[in-house]
Amino acid sequence: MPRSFLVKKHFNSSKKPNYGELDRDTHTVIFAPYLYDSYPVLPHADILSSVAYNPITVWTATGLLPLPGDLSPLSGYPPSLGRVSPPPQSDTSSKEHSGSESPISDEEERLQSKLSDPHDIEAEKFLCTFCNKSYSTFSGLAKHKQLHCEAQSRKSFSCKYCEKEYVSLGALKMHIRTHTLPCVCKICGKAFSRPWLLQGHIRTHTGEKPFSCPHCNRAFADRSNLRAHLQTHSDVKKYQCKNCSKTFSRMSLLHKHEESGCCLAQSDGRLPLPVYPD
DNA sequence: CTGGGGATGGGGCCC
DNA sequence: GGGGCCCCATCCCCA
Repeated sequence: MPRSFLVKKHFNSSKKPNYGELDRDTHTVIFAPYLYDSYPVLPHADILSSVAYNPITVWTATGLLPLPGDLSPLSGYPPSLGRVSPPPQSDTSSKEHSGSESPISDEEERLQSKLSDPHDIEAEKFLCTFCNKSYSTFSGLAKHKQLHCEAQSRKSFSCKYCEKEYVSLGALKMHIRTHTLPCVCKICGKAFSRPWLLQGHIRTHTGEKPFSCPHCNRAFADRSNLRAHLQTHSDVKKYQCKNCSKTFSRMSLLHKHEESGCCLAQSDGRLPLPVYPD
């Protein structure tokens, strides 16, 4: 298992994916692993450790196989992609709000009981365009849309291997590559999620170092490592300790510095902002 | 303990 | 939509 594979920590990251948007809807997500049981599980190559992901299932040389229904978003999906579950029925949708302190649960229940009456023509006055659920009052429909239906319509595409969600199918496919690891090194068999990661890895075999330092004769196989190296030539390092103003070339060094006790007074867990020299 | 190199990860952006 | 690339982050190892 790669070191940081699937364990990326965003808590201290200055460049976090915007999961906040997704997290808001987390309470409506239903993870049902059994949904995936029907998909083929291929034996994984030896290149992955025993704890690596065995269910490498849907990746081919040309990319992902046509998405099964479980990869479709929970809602707000193109109709051709199918869905995880049928549209919320009137009885279940009201139950989703019941049991909570939601102020609309009672009203929805009352509306549902009205809706269940086929003779109550008033109940079909206001129709939700998302789920075709009808309401007798505009306010009932508005509350439904605000608290239930439209919230789900913003739902994203859920990964079947983990709990991550994405707002686009493309982003989800990209993420799934981190599970399927379709790019395999022909030399050592190590697998990577993207071709350029494999390219970088191959350089460790060939010794190629295309990134040269303009200040010294060192060269690097990876641009990021060159960038980190360039910091060693700078008098003013990029990352500064808020407590002692000492600067560091890397965030990790600043972290080590903090953990060593300099910044114990800073107990809120927040990182000092990196200092970017002009 | 500190600083630095090496390797690798993921999301975002652009074409 | 996919590939390539950029950028940032992290971990391990070593001097």
